[in-house]
Amino acid sequence: MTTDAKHAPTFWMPAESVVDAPAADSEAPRTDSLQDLLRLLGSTPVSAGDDLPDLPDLPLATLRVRADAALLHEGAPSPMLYVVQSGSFKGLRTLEDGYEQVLSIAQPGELLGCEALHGGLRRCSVVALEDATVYALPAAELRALARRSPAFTEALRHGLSRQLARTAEVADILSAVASDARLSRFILWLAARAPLPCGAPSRLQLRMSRRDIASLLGLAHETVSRSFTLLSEEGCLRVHNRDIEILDLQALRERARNTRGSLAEPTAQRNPARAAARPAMSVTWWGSPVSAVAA
Amino acid sequence: MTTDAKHAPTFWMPAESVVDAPAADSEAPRTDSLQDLLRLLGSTPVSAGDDLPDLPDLPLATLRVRADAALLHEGAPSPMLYVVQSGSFKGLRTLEDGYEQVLSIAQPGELLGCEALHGGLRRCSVVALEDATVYALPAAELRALARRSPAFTEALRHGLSRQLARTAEVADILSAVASDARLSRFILWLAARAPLPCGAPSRLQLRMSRRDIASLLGLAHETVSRSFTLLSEEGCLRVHNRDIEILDLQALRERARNTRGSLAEPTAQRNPARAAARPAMSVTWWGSPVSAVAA
DNA sequence: CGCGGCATTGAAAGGGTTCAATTAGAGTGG
DNA sequence: CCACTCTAATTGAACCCTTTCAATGCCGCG
Repeated sequence: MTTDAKHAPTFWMPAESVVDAPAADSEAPRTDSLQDLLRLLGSTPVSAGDDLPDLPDLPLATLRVRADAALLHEGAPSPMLYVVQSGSFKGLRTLEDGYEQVLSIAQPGELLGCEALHGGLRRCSVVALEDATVYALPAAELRALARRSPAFTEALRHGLSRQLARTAEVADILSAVASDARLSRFILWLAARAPLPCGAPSRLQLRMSRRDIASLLGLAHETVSRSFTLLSEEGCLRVHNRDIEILDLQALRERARNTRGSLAEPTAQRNPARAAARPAMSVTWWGSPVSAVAA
Repeated sequence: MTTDAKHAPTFWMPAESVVDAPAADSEAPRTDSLQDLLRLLGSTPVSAGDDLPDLPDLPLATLRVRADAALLHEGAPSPMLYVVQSGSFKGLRTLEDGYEQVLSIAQPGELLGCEALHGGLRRCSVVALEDATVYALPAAELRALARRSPAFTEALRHGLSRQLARTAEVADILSAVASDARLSRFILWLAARAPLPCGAPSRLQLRMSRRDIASLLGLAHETVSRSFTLLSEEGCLRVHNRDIEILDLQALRERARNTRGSLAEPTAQRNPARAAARPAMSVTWWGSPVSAVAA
């Protein structure tokens, strides 16, 4: 996917001089950028050879964000929607006592700052975990784009929907009880959406500190460390600081499956009598069939 | 908002005979249903008197779901998008060992089954916590509607964006460490989006069991019970089974604020040198300004 | 009246947190 | 180039909270 995995050598320059930089480290010159954005947003590859005739020629900005730099600030108004092109981010909230609560991790293809779409304030700050690039879409232009291009509207809807699913996955991870189960789920989750499907599978580079992981998983960072060593001793992974290698995927999945076990039995119907008495659902139709207009 | 808070007296009938039922318990006859849907989706009230001239007269289905009935099934394909009109739902996943992992709570205005928008399978089952009604939007018709009505497209975008924000809030709740802090956040969260802004404020009717709450919060149900009694003894709440009364909002907020405290100090810049050396961000523009087409 | 689910409460055990000390790595400056 | 420093990461030990197991009221329903 993103071929700039090793973009370390490239230099970061002031805005004016970067304009032609992407050509150097990517096979996607400027004309592809909008297509690329749509590809990131929608899983449907816009049918390959499609030229997207309805796509207007609106300006499309790419933003480069340095590691540890903040892209969004909690509580600020939100004029922009961002789509991660490369790199990764963490979403966090800084509490009164100064504790940094990490709430999410964003990777290529994910949407940042969706509050822009309904005019809310940013719910959390977003900080780059490594040098990264994002597409920046001003809310106003976005509306204009959507009005002119059905393909874009569709892609945006796809993107939002997928982002919703991804966001819900965090709850999945946190629902594990044991610390090693949480960590296992987190690793599997990262591995599943890591931007290197080919190359060295089962290899993973964490971009965040133990503290960040701990915060996201709701654990003490010492516990995360201990869980890592536990998973190492079990032969599930090999861990060298932030470099992870998955040795036994099955075992790791097994650990992740660890649940608050067998508390709830099949749980028979609560109100079988009422259930039998009336149907579970019923439908009412509005609209076209009934053309009568009420007073 | 939803004026059918006390819809208990109304009888539930088979589909055919329900067609005219809504007129009985609501001031919104059929012509308002689409407006009502838009109001639920977007926070913008579609500028009050606006007649939405671009809204086509497509069929719009209202579904009535009985308490404990499943609206969606985990793993099933997803042809429909639902918008909660009244009542509430829980989203859950049934694990191999039979444990019911509750992952979300949906209340009026929330979207259910957004997987329909990107063709994914349902990630969790959705069960009504009480008698409820939803708008049902087939994915195909939804696309058609969007293509014909900018207002609808806009509203849908709003709805999705807000749903995204709401989903992220679950992580907020779970990020609390102490059990009573989690419960406090949950109560506050429910109270904030309870469908009775007027009437008896600070009053709250839980529609779910302790077990469900415990599952969502990642606690044992006994712990939830204990936390409830703790909050009672502290004078924060009065608890009678599933009827909650908030006595001391301030104290409750205080409890909710309880965090894994003061571990992280201000955390000075990590690489002040590098930070100074190059700008945090830089922008590249694509599109209209540059009309040259690359080879 | 007894059964089943829900909710509460008690007591013991386990796992995670906390405090504290140590090691390792990266960047700095002599 | 190496010592110095700061931070990240690991490990150890004691405490505490949550879990778990168990028993008891409570209510609706057969």
